[in-house]
Amino acid sequence: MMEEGRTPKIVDVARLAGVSTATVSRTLSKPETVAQKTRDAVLKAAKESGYRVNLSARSLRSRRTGVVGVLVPNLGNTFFSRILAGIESTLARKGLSVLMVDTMHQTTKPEFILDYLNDSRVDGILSLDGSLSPTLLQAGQATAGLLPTVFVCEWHDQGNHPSIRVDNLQGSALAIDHLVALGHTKIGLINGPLDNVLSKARLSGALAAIKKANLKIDDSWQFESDFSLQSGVAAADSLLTLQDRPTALFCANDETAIGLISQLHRRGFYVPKDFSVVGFDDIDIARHYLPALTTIWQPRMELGEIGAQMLIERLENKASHTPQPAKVLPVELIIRETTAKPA
Amino acid sequence: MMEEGRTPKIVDVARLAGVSTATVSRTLSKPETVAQKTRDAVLKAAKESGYRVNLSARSLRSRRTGVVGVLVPNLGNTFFSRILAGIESTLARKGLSVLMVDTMHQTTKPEFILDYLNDSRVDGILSLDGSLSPTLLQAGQATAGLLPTVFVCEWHDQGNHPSIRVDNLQGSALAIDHLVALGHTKIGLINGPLDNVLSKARLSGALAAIKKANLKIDDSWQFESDFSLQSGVAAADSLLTLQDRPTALFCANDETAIGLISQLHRRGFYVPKDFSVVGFDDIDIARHYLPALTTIWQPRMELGEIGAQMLIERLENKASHTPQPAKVLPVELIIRETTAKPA
DNA sequence: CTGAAAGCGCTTACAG
DNA sequence: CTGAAAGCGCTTACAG
Repeated sequence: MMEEGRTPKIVDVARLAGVSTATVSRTLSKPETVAQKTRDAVLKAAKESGYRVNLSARSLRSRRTGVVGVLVPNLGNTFFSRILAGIESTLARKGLSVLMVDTMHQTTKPEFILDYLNDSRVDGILSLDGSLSPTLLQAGQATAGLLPTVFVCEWHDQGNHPSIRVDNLQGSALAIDHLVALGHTKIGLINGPLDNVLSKARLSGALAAIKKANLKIDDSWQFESDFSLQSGVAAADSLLTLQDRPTALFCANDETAIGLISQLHRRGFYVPKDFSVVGFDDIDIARHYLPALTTIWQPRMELGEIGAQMLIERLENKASHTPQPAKVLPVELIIRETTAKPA
Repeated sequence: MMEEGRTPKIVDVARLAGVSTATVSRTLSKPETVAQKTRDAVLKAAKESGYRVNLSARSLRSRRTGVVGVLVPNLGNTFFSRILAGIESTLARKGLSVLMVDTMHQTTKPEFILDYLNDSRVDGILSLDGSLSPTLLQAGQATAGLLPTVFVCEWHDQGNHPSIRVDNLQGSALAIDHLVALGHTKIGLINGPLDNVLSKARLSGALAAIKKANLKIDDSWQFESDFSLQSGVAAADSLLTLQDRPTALFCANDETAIGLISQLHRRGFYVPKDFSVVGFDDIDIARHYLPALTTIWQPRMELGEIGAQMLIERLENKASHTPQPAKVLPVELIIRETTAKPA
């Protein structure tokens, strides 16, 4: 047995098992390179002594942390949680763990996040935040190398980082086509922040679909939001200011849509009677809202799983720099109760 | 300048600044122990060379990781996000960072989580999951020491871990008293999982308040949930099965309440006309739900901040084992639209 | 206030 | 299949 209060280290296990520290190390990391008998003895000794590897020592020596940084714009948005589940389970299967960084919090500054990750904390990055790419690239040139990065959901136009995302243009088209099919001719948009790639893609998809339907969209029918409930509320107030109002609204995401519907209701306007509303994401609560939200569903679990898989491949083939193409997954329109024919 | 592709290390900075590695190290960790002039030279050299500390090396040598493990039962529940913000900002001020562990995912097994954290990954733990305490304690005895742990929101009855939480009994009392004041005499409960400390506290608080009001609660008026939207839906179906129904329901949390209301509505029963409903937590969407949810508000940011502060104190005073008492914060009843007089 | 030197606990070519 | 030995990049008493 160990003395009281002393954490066993690899040399203690080695002594107990009657082998060298090298053999203990191999048994733990590459068991297949060790004879069955030796392996059993080592594992027994490790268990008996309550040995736990010191990851700092391992990382220092092996130059690998076994950790992937996951950059999330807003942990408060439930949209991300299933993506994270997909990421986590896929990485766990390879013995990798997740360092979650909320890019909103974490002292907020991109440089801070970058410095933080560059302190040899992670082997690679999964970013759900497209705005961080330029900074990452810059750092990659300033220091020795660039952390392998894969974008999930969001992406960045510059640079050639691999990414997995959804067909946002298709999503917008499905939403607009649905409203058009219902007979709406005056369709407004609650856009996301205009510096966000998702917002831009969804906006241009929507404008294209509106044009294709031979409809016009008045400039005053477009409102800016920041994906939050509160900005949906603000959009409702702006909307009601108008004399000539659209009869249907396509929103940047579900939270905006819910804020919008809620405020319209408080101001005496009802959905879908007075306005039809379509969201985007299909967050868990969408189907439980009253009225239940018509929205665009994304394969969230899959986005996370595939993103993680792409990063794993990059980490394992450091040599081959074959740029992985951007993968694009289809979305689905989920028709519920917030859309109807115009009054 | 460095050669291409080589990460600068402390010895490079030392050479560039014309000092020893010890001085560089001190400048970075304890600047006040270094002469102004030296400090400036070192910082300049560090900046010029693009030096980034290798945290594995630092941790290995200093036996501190600078990381706090935060155990969250369910990242998908928005209730946690503001608590996490409070935790993160408080820890960041002390140069500590957060390793977030979703105790639902992360291969789910408590032993796995424990082993994971014990691999010298963290200096201490903030647990929002009360169920993990026994396991942590056990491990503390098996290995050299116990990771300093503070419980936030949830806690564990055994053991004497410091904790910061809300007065759940008071919350229940406020909810029940409100329903009683409205004239309800038949009050039902959608309880959380009965092995959860929060559920137990809220349940016993509710039962006490019902008793104090000289009311009876029929056994059939109690339903079990798991804090999820879906379990609220199931509770609604069970409720409607009854001949003799309560006229008001107090729910374990807001998600359950929303699931309940949504399903009642689909079955043709309206809130608050047919049933009054009170939630718990005041998640962001509560005020935007239709009808807006009457619920119990918790000081979430504060819970996170104080919890982090308590852990910081434990980490800084390793010697003094003065057990910090459990701190309890008050809650507030937020009356919105889901409660009314019985029909 | 600063430097020389030891050592944190591992992994990994290398040799056998 | 296994072991001896070097070394990853830091920090920290210790001495001056």
